[in-house]
Amino acid sequence: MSDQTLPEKLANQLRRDILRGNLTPGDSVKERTRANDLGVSRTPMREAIRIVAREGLITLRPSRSPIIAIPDIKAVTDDVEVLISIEKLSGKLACERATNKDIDEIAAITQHMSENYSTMDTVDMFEIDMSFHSAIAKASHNEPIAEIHTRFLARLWRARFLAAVERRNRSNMIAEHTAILMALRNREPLALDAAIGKHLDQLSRDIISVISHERQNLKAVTD
Amino acid sequence: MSDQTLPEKLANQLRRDILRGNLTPGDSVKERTRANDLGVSRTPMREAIRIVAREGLITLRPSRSPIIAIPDIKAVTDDVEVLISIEKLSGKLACERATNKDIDEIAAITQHMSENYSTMDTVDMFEIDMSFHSAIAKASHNEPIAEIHTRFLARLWRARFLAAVERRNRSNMIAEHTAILMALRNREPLALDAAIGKHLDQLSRDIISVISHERQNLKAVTD
DNA sequence: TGATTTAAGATGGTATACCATCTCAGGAGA
DNA sequence: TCTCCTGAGATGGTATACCATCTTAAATCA
Repeated sequence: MSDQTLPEKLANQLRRDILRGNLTPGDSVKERTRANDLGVSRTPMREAIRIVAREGLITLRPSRSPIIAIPDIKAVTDDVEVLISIEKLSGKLACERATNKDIDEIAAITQHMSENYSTMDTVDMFEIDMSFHSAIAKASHNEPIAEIHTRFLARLWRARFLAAVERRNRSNMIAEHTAILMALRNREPLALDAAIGKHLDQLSRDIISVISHERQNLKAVTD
Repeated sequence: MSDQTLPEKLANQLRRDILRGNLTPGDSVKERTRANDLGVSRTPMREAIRIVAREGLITLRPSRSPIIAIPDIKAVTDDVEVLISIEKLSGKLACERATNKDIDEIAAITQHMSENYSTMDTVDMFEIDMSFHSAIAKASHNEPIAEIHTRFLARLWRARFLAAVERRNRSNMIAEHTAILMALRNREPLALDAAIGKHLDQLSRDIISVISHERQNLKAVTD
């Protein structure tokens, strides 16, 4: 498991700290301090910060401490727009190229989700949801697409997580996933496009609502 | 002009060296050597290499020298697929959101190109072509899209350059650009989609042809 | 002669030291 | 008391030193 480089491990840890809320938007990330705390030197920590920064979770400022990115509504909207487009594209390609094995995997994820959704913890549920979407991107058999998809999913991780906590009607989500799976299994690009659109438009609304609330609160605090 | 950081400057230089052919696929990039040559230390050079690597122009290998990426046909095909999709998406968005100023800029680029194409050097021509496509991506008014677009344009820079050198019928290209401009000016998403598709499909064919030839040659040499 | 071992050099990975700049508190002057 | 200056500490940027690993070629042994 240690084929991961040190900077990548540090980046993962940093990412998780952000997504789990240990570090919140606006907090500064001091490479020296954080490196000391984790018992490594500044060099790999520096690189880790760059990695996370290019994903959009951290904002670099010239000659100042990087800070946890404060999502503004336009940025989130733009990100969602890209995510939807990429996922529709991978859906289209997956209709042509997905192997039966790919589809079986997606089906397994869906089933696992539907069987356990009532008892499952939010974070676990969330990670399974993520793997569902990633599996579709992978089924496009286009590496760069899967890569971009992963990146935007990560960017939106926190917003999606906050949205998921709010949302109560998980059964809805499972129905939408099932619709996506069916369209893909039947290899119907148009139906798949529609199903993905429906699912992500809902997500889009949820995310925007959560982010706008958060920004209001942040503003209220700093006044 | 010096608002660019040192690593970014080094990355630009490195990128140009690759794209201009001073460094060819398979060559190793030794951070120590190159840093010495340019009179900087390893730290910023290291970061520069990472920047270019994430664009896909350089391949990192654990505990070994990074090498200039050797494009394989599948990778290039995948990249082109993404580029086409992104550019069509930005076209669609641009139809809704582009300001008249955006469109005037694109028109100016097109005109400049059509007026000077007979006398212009290949590299200059090429950079103008690039700015044409970037301008469309910017007109989408979606920052992440423009960013991805730039990244994939850069990834394909070298292949596109090689293709452009081969290609003789530049007038064709200008006609295609004009068609794109017209569709955008009239804000006709479908026409724009078709025009972009036509233009980039041609590019796709050219690139694939050039790359497959290059790989044959590389193989012949290393045998 | 050929295969295998080993040691030296090259090279990326990491740690540390130094430098430039930015922040901010404390004091001097009006 | 308020403002502005100054300087010290904090922090990112860069350089350098040290370490681990990989490549290589030479040397030794079968």
